[in-house]
Amino acid sequence: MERQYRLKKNRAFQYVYRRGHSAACRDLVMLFARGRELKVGFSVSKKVGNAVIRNKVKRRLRECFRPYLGDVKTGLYVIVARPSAAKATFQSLQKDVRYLLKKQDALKEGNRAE
RNA sequence: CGAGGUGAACAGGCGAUCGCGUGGCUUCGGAAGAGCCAUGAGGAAAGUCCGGGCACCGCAGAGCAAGGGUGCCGGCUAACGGCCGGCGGAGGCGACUCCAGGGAGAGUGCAACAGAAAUAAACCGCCCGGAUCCCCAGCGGGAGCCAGGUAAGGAUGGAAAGGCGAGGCAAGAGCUCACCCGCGGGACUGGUAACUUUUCCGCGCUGUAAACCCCACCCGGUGCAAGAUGCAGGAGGUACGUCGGCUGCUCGUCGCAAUCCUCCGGGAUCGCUGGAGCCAUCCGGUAACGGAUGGCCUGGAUAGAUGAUCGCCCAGAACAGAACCCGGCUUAUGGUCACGCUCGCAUU
RNA sequence: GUGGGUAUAGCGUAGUUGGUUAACGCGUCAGAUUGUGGCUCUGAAGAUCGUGGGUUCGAGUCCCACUACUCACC
Repeated sequence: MERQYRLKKNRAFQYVYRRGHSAACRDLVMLFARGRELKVGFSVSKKVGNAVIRNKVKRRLRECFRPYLGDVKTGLYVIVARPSAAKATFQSLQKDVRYLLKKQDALKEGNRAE
């Protein structure tokens, strides 16, 4: 997942928290605010685990989101990991991401990745 | 075989597909993009407990105070509160391990409860003497009182004025003597030294300095969000003093203004990784370590790069992620190996 | 990155220069009162003083290391 698609500044995160719509499941929360460019940010707090665990969760989430980059409506996404995400497998995270994208109605019509 | 002790290296490997950071090359007028190649977390990267480098501030620089730290000896080191080797003490049957280990003979404080008494002592007891009273024919005996002597004995306590024996005494006492114990000093043996061997003299002194303190030595402050250079912007200030110049005081010194000063906050580039570096051999040293020669280049991100899936080996395996960089310490943690190390059991 | 603070009964807090039994309130339990409950009164239980070492005769207190939580600044 390339850097140009990444959400970086704290202000951008604050914007999404204020304006975005949220959808949640057991391990994840997804916020989405429509916009012109496509950027994705990940938020993993210290409650999830130590630095190694947090990095691993972020990597997995990035890998989960990568296949949908071309198939998703433009805007700012923030994915928040809950503490239970540390124990989740890659497959279950991937299922959760797809479920949340559908719930947000963010997938482009007729171009769904299966 | 079991239970230990010490030390050492390693930190899953290989292959396939997709994906990421950095550097180089090619494509291209250039950028973007694409392709290829190389490379890409640790022994603790952690905790932030110490020591430095580096940067800025103070800055010709200096002194004092305050505060903090260290504390057997010698060596190593850039330095250290670290390491190595000794000494002393403590623990363990032993291999071996652990120790903030200067000064209580400079002063102050504290030592609850118990106990007669807690750093110094006469409550009981023991003993001499005095007057009074009682018993007795008398010798004499007894009772409490007064004034002294005495630390041998007395339920305590962590600690009770060295221990034991003999002499001595009215009763006693290192009061005296022999032996032993401890402390201080001198000489001597060995050692660079801490210390130690032997001996002589003096003394018998409570413990606590991780209580205040004394002595010796060390420490200026702030930290890469340091700081430097560009870009764009906002707010405020007003003249020799009662100003300002990152800690207190004293000296010293500098500045005196709008093209300046102070403050605020946004973004970019640099700082940014080749270094007290790593590996091998030889030499010196008990060792820590040092020297010589040869070889190697080995992360540099900036919401933060190592992942996902599968196969084989295999017991699917712990603690855990660089953020300026090094040297230590401490803590967390997986299995492996070595020992001409120890103890126990069994067999020969 | 740097520098502080806190940890004591189920909960919230005391604990003064080390000294015997760690105090208080709420809560809990038992009893009394009441026809029953509450209020009230009486009594009781409940603490590895965050963990592990050390100094000391003696540690909640002093020293060291660690753990968790929390605050401040840039």
